[in-house]
Amino acid sequence: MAVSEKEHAQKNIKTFKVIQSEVESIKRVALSVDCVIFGFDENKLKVLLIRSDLKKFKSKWSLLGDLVRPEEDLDASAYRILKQRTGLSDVYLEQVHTFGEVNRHPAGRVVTVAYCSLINIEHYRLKILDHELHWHDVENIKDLAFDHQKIFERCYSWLQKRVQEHPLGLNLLPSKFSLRELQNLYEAILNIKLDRRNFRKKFFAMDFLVDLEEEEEDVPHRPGKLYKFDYEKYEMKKKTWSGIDF
Amino acid sequence: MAVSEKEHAQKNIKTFKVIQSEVESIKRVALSVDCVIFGFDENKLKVLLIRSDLKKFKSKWSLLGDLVRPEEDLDASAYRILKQRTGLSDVYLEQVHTFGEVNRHPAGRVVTVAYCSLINIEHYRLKILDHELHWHDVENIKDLAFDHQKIFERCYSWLQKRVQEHPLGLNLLPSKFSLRELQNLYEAILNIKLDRRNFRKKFFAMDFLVDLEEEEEDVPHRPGKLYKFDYEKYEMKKKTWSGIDF
DNA sequence: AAATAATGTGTTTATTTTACACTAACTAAA
DNA sequence: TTTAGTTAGTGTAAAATAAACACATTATTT
Repeated sequence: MAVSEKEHAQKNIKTFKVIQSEVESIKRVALSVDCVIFGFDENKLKVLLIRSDLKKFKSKWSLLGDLVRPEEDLDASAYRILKQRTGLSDVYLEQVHTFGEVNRHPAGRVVTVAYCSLINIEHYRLKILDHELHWHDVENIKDLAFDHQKIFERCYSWLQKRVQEHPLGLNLLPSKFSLRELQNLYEAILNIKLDRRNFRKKFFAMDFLVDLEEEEEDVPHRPGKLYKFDYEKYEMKKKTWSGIDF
Repeated sequence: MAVSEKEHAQKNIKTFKVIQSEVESIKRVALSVDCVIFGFDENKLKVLLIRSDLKKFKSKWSLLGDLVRPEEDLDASAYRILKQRTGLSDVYLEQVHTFGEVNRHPAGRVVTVAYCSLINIEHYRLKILDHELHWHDVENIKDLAFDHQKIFERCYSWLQKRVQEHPLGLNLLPSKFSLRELQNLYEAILNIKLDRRNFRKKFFAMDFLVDLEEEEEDVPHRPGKLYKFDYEKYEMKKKTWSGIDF
């Protein structure tokens, strides 16, 4: 029994080496991460773009991206990019899709993994601002560098769908918010108008909003109550999913 | 004006070379595709697994995968794997997620893109069968090689959700099917029981089923009517959105 | 004090979802 | 050929959810 185990172990080591050399010898591809970073300001949904540092490609705007390092987890790569560019940690980040067409990048084979991030634009403002970075209205995004237009559109569609199933949109708001702000957010993301009373009813019925017994300040009209989102309660109640509907 | 354009073009060429050399010099990663291939047989949802050819890693079962070739689009890679392993073309295939942890593969840094595929198990049977391949009940999938358990679970969850929003499940059935078969399929995928009358009502109300005026044959009971799915009509009517719900 | 602007609240109606039971058509076995 | 077994096919009532809709309140600005 012990002998057999030892043999087995040795065999595994041998096999391991074989596989390792296979992996060493094969051709590899450059792998990058591109982040589609959304913000919300003045009731508009924004996306953070950078002007290519070397004024490559007619100075088009592009997404924030970088190559994945050899010793870096893929997700870690995305967090690093965000941290480097915005100074923010602890942001909402989720992988959306990988783009791997041979000719998608003019400089050679680069496969890129798109991540979607949602940040509170106020937090961002507190950090040092790279002047090549700029918030753009999502409505006016066009003609981005490389295939970034396609990547952006995919992430935007993803967001529109996702935001109806999970409360990730709240990452775009301050932790204290009024119902009007919340509704404005949804209207901006989904690009539709919603009935105010039904919207409130719906959110209150979900029972994830905590009344903070505070009110808005410095608004030129009757101030609204402030709420926060109860993520713990949400995690408990999270719905499993049922109902065929297409 | 003409001069300026020429200058611009030359600048672009120069820039291109700079970028190209950047890409040439950077470290790359091995990139693979793993396919989670679902089938439906005897009212059970199945997944196609392969026993590792070299009996690596204690002969665990694993997903069907291969390295992406340098001159091959990512999606093309997934189609190739399917074609090679099952002999099938024109199958349903969709990218689900990319797994890129540094240590996910014992042989070194291999980032893998997971694809989900749905095939008609009858079509598959007509092709040459590799004896290392086997259909497993999804209920009993455990202890797969590498991180394939995780990849499988993610794809299965993805399927359960996706199948409620889009009619991709039909790829698992023959083109002519009875309503009972359709319901069995949904019950198997979602692992729930559905009310027969409500299920029928729902599907008829969608109005995507075409009555073929044919009946099942060789069934040991009253035969059901056969239908096909009207994909064209579906494409026309496809719904955009419904409502916030989490 | 009057005008402006947004908050906060309930009811009615329409739509969608759920729960539930019997007859008809066919097969297989007695 | 009769009977038992199995699944197909069908409708309605109750419950839950979503949609439409108006007015009084509270604050600010002029």
